[in-house]
Amino acid sequence: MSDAAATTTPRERYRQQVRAEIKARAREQIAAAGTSALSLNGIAKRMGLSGAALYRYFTGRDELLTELVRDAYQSLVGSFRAAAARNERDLSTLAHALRTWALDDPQRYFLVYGPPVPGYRGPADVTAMASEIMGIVLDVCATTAIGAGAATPAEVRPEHAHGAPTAGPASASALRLAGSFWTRLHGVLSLELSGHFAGMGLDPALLYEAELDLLRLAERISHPAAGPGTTPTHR
Amino acid sequence: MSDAAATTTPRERYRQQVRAEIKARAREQIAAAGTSALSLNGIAKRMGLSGAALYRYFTGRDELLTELVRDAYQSLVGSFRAAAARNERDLSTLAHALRTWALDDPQRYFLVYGPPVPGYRGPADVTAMASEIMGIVLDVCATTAIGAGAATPAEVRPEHAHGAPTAGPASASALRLAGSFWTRLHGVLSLELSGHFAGMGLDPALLYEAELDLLRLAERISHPAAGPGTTPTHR
DNA sequence: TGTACATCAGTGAACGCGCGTTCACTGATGTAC
DNA sequence: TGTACATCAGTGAACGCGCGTTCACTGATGTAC
Repeated sequence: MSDAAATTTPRERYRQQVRAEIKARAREQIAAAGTSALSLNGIAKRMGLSGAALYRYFTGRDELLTELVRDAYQSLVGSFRAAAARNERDLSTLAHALRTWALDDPQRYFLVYGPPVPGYRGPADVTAMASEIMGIVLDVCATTAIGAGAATPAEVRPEHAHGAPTAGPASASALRLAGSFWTRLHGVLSLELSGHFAGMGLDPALLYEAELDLLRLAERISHPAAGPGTTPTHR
Repeated sequence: MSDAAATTTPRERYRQQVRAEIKARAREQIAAAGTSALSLNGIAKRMGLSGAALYRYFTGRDELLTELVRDAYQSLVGSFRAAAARNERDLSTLAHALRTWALDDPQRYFLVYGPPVPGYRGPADVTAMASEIMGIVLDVCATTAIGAGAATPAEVRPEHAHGAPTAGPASASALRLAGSFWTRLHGVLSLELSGHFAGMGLDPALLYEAELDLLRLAERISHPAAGPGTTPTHR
């Protein structure tokens, strides 16, 4: 409590407020003209400040951009954690969390899943968040794929809880399921957000649901006995 | 023949050569630092020309960029036409053509399927090519989904042949199949090309094949009698 | 074959612009005695 | 409560840069007679 109060000195509060506004204007710029249109001078002008003032809040353009990427990852991690907590081990909950997050701010989606700047390597904590996202997906897939009563997810992927990189011995069927889950959802989302469904008679929302359904269907039918000694029951 | 010779006057040949080199250098720039790094002055410098010289070949940066997008679409249309001619009515052939095309030049892929510049609307012929691409996919899906002996694709989508926009009465099952086909493949490709499979133990090539297989499986199982009076036979 | 003319590729200087970033500074806000 | 000092937000001028684009021009290549 005293710690929280210490970081909430009036000056510091103001600082955070201005930082937040800078980021808000930055997101506006990106939404209006794409990531490459991000400009410190442009932001300053919109805020009625001189360009130099922003250097009190960010060391430069790169730090601001990295911060936006970090925020984007963080919000998805938050959504996923909340979804997992709300309804543990359900792929559909996760899928809807992803879709809501993506549609809520398309440019934020592209910040995370769009084409990478060829040379650029994100900072370590961003990489860690990417791993955590996949970790949550894999955990849910592990229980869904193998079925209740088999190995617990903790046994399958013990490294995830400590935030270690996702390279552990996830079961093959869980990996398969996660791969299908992840690519199908992103397939719909990336085409939808890029406007590639415009002309044709497809409703992205319905397609998203359909892909999710087909995922469960294929899983049930093609790998009914994925885990050794596992009942093929679908929960 | 005399026509072809007329467009191949030595001056014109040289012109096309230089235009081609400009575009080649442009693609290099994009591959190295992303689309926003495209710069006429940069290209000119690499070619040992003054920046102004490029205005003999393109009216400006926008035209060059549009031309690159056009080329990208054209190459995909070409791949698809060739694939359809080589092995008519086979989804797998189309899928491999798409994957080969995408991996052959990732930045070209993003030029077509990447995040759109928010305000930008492509020229009419690009839109037409996008429609033709989807038309080919829909044609193949129409025969695959309904099965041999049902309505011919020409009956199902008569507008496609004349290059009209894809808004016609494609059968529901064909649309469904095309939607799944298209989103799944792009899901794998976009995540792969964005480097989002790096850490985890997934082979994009295998995943691509797996999704293609599951597509056929789900189609066979969940819609065995999609067309009225159609044999559920899978060809 | 030679001369006169038109075409056109490419130059180099110049334009205005917005960018990221630095620096010495002013003035307001908070802190210590 | 008042004074002396430190902190820090923000200014404005300046830096060098690369950008897209224009313009009047030179010089080489092709064409017509």
